[in-house]
Amino acid sequence: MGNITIKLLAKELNLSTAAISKALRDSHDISAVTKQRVLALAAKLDYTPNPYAGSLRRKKSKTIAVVLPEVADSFFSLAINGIEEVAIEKGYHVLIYLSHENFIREKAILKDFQSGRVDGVLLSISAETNDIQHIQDLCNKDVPLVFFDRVCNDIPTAKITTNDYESGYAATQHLIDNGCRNIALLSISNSLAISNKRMEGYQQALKDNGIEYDAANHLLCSNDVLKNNEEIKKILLRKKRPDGVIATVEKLTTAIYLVCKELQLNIPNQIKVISFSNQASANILNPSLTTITQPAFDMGKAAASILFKALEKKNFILKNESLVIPSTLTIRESSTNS
Amino acid sequence: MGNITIKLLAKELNLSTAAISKALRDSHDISAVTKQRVLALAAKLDYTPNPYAGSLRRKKSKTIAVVLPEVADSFFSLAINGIEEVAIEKGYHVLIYLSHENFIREKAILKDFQSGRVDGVLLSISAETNDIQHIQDLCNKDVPLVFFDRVCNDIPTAKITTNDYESGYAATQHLIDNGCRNIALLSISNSLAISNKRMEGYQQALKDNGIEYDAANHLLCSNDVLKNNEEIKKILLRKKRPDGVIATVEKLTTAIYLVCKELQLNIPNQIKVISFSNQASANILNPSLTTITQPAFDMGKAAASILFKALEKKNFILKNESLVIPSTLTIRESSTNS
DNA sequence: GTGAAAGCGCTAACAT
DNA sequence: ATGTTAGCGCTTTCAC
Repeated sequence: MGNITIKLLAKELNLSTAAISKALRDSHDISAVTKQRVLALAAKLDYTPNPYAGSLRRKKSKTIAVVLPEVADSFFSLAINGIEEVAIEKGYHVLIYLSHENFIREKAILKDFQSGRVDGVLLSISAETNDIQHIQDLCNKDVPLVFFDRVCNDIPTAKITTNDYESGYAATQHLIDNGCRNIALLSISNSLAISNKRMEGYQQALKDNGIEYDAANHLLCSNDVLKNNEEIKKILLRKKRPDGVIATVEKLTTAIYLVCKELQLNIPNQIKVISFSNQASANILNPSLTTITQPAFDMGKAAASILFKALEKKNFILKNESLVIPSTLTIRESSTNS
Repeated sequence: MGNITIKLLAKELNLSTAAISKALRDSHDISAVTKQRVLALAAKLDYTPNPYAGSLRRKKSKTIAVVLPEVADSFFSLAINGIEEVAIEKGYHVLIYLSHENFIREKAILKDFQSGRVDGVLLSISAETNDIQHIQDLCNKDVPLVFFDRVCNDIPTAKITTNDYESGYAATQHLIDNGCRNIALLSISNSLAISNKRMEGYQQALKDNGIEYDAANHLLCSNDVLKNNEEIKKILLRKKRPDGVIATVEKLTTAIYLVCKELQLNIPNQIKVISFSNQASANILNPSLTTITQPAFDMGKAAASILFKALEKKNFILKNESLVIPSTLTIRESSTNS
C-alpha cells in the first residue's frame, strides 16, 4: 500500500497534518501560498490519499454495490453500463456481486453490506428469493437501497421497472393479432414480480380476446439449459401444439429456435415467436426476432441517479416510489405472417 | 455505518478489545469458554466488522479491481462471471471499472489504484492505449497486475490470452478452403496485440496460400456504429468486392449481416462470413454464423486464479508468464458452400 | 491562518 | 489466557 502520507508532507513542509489535510481539500482557512506549496509537493511526490483512512474517519466509503442475478445477459450488461456512467461522474466506485439466482448467496452478499462497506445498494433480486428478511435487515441498518427490474414490492423504497404488465399484454395481443390462439408462455419464476406481471398481462390479453387460459401453456424454466430444452420440446410436441410462444427472458430464445429447428417447425408459419430481449442480434436471426426490448441502460442509469440523490443530501430518505420506463415492441419476421 | 463495534462487545463482556478481536479470529490464545461467550454475543448483537478499519490496519483491502473496455459484449460479460466465481471463493470483493475504450479514463482509473484501494488488478486495455506509462506507474507501486485478453507485452507480468495468431490463421484458412480469394478483415485497433496477432495470422494464411495481401481489405473500425456501417458498405461495394469477411470482434457481426442484407448480398453464396464471437445466438442467425469462440469464462477464471495466487503468498512476484487458452472454430452455414 | 489532539474501528506487539 | 498500548492515515473540533 502507498507509503507517502499526509504526515510525510507535513514534516517536509513544516506544517501540521491538519493544515495539509485542509489545503488538499481546498479549505477556506488556509492561505493561498500554503495551498500552493502543499499542492506542489503533493504533485511532486505523487501523493495519493488512502481511501480507507478517509472512509473510516468519515464513515462513508464512496462505493456502491450492484447485486445482479447474473451478467451473461444483455439486459444486465447494459444496465451495468448505465450504472457505471453515473457512478464515475459522481466519483463513486462500483462493487459488482452476482447472486447466480441463488438465495443463499444473495443473503450472504447483503449481509456483508451491513458492515458499512458500501454507501448504497442497487439490487435486482434472484429468481429464488421469496423470503425478504435479509433485505429488511439491510434497510433497518439504514443502507439506502434502490431496486431495479427485479423489484420487491414489500420493501418501501425506490424502484425502477419497466412496464411488465403492458409488455406481457402487448406481446400476447400482437401474437393474437397475427392469428395465434394457443400461446405458450415461458417464464423463470412464479414469485418474481416481473414474471407475475408479464403473466398477468398475458392472461388479460387472452381474456380480452375470448381465449381461455390453459395452464399447460405455462412453462416455468430453470437454470438448467438442457432441461429447459426438453421441456420446451415437450410443449411443442403436445397434440394441441402452441401456435405462438412468448419468451419472457432473453436466454430462452436460443432454446426455442433450436427446438423448432429440430422439430422442423417453421417460424413464423407454424409457430410464432416473440422474446423479451435486448440482444443486438435480434435483427439478424433466422428469422429475425420480434422483441420486447427493455430500456436496460436507462434503467441502470435511473436507478443509480436516484441512489446518488439520496447519498448526496444528508437525511434524504428514499421514498416508496416507482419509476416505470416503458419497453418497446419491435415487430420483425418471427411473429408475422409471410 | 454500523455502530456496534469490538469496543462495545468488550465493555459488555468485561474483556479487552484485543481479546474480542482474537476470539473473533479464532486465535489460539483465547480460551474456548471466552470464545463462546464472544461469539454468542457477537451473533446476538449481529456484529459486523468494519472492513475499512481492518483494511487500514492491515494494509490490505481484500478487494480486486477489474478494468474492462466495455461490458455490453459477451466476452467481457462471461469473463466477469469467471472472475467473480474465484473472487467469492477467496472472500474477495470485485470493483468493476469500464474504460469505454478511452485512454484518459483508463489512466484515471489506474491512478486511483495507487492509493491502496485494491490489492490487485485484472486489466484488459483499451483500444486507444499506446502509451503505457500509467501501467508502469502502477507496477512500480507494487500493485499485482494480471492482464487478460487485451494484454500489453511490454509489461512483465502474468498474461492470459487466447491463441489469436492461430485463430486469425484458422479463420482465414477456413475461408480460403471454402473458395474465398479476396478476404476482408475488420479489426478495432492497429496497436492492440490481439488485433495485430489476428492480423498476422490472416496475412500468413494468405501468404501460405499464394494470395497477395491487399491493404484495401483491412478495415479499422471505430466505436461509431453508423460510421462502421458506412465503411463496411464501402468495402462491399468495391469493384473488387470481397468474397469473405472476418470480423475480429463480436459487435461487428450485426453490421456485416445488415449491410449484406441491404446490398442484397447472399451469405454464404456471394460472401462468406466468420466472426470472433461468444454470442449464444450464433447458431440461430440467418444464416447461422461460423465463429471463433474465445474461452471467455475460463480466461477470466484463470486470470483471477493467478492473481490470487500472488495475493495469498506474501512476496509472491508475478512472473512474466503467458497462459494461452485456445479458441475454437465452430463451422456453421455463413462460411460454407450450400 | 495554523496547530494540537482526539478518534474512526481494528490489529499486533508486548506486557502481565 | 488476557490486557495494555500504540498506531494504520485521515478529518475535525477547538485552541491559539
